[in-house]
Amino acid sequence: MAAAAPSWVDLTLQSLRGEGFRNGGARRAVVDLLGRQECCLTAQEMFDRLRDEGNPVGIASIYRVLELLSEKGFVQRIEVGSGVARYEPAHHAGEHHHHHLVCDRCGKVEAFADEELEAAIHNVEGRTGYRVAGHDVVLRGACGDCR
Amino acid sequence: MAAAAPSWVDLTLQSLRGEGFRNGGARRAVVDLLGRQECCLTAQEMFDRLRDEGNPVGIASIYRVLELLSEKGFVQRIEVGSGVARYEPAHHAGEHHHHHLVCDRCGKVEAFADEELEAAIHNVEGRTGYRVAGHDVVLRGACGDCR
DNA sequence: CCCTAAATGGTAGCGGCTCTCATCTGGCGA
DNA sequence: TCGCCAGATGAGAGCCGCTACCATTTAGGG
Ligand SMILES: [Mn+2]
Ligand SMILES: [Mn+2]
Ligand SMILES: [Zn+2]
Ligand SMILES: [Zn+2]
Repeated sequence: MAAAAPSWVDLTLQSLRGEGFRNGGARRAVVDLLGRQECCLTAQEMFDRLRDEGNPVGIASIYRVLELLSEKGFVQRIEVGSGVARYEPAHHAGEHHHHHLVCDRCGKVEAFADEELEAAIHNVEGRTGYRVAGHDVVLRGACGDCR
Repeated sequence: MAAAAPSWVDLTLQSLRGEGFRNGGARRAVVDLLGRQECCLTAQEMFDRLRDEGNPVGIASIYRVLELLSEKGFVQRIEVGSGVARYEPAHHAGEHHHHHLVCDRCGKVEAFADEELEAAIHNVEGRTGYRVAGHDVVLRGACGDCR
């Protein structure tokens, strides 16, 4: 059988190591937390969860880690219109890649995935003149509870 | 021949009038400015342009107008990742409807349109359980100048 | 014209995020 | 194994987009 694919957490930390970064406690904690999420978190949510888990990390370090991970393409930064950035592990393709549905009224964020949509986006990318690094799709509306 | 379709500016102001709103000078100035744009502007850009045109409008009024226009669906609020909201006339379908390409490096925002993408999004909307009111697509990457 | 509720604009305040700097530490070389 | 030090961390000040507040102005029906 093939060797198990490295987890996103291991891949991320090892890649950074390979580039000469040091991976102190704050970065390891944030990467580990992100690796346990299904969908996006805000920086403040990460701060609160890490504190509650007994592994507090400074908010400045959280933002710094997220900036580095964004730059290197390991996390996707998502804006859903509330003025707060959200972050999640980036899966450029494959089973985990998804987009977001946001309730205009209660702010709930849910995930969806669609292959036809991905194909259409891929077709557009080739015609833009940009070297396209990623994409976001946000559907806005009223969730089942709010409509 | 058919009567000319009312402009977005006239449609917007008349619809608000019909709902009992009063359309003072600030609101007329902001709607008029938006009606002259090809793509999205920030609130601060609107403040500066209106001042430069000799028709200054308070920044608070600009945000208030944009909030009302957003609520009523006359403008689309767009977040492209820089922490600043942008706004443009909403065209839910038809020749003016488009999405955005953002350069990660220099921040430039350009528009693109694609029918196949719109069709794919429409197909997704039906399966979500949400009453979907709108959607955003942002492609991120490096523009021709920056790559 | 007048009246009144809606609209406006200056400004204080809020909150997310960034910057600065003193301190700490991962991990390499001796 | 141990000391070194560049990179990492965290507390707190500061920045900036946006909102709240309230005194003043004004749209527009009567
Ligand atoms: Mn996608
Ligand atoms: Mn569209
Ligand atoms: Zn909801
Ligand atoms: Zn660029």
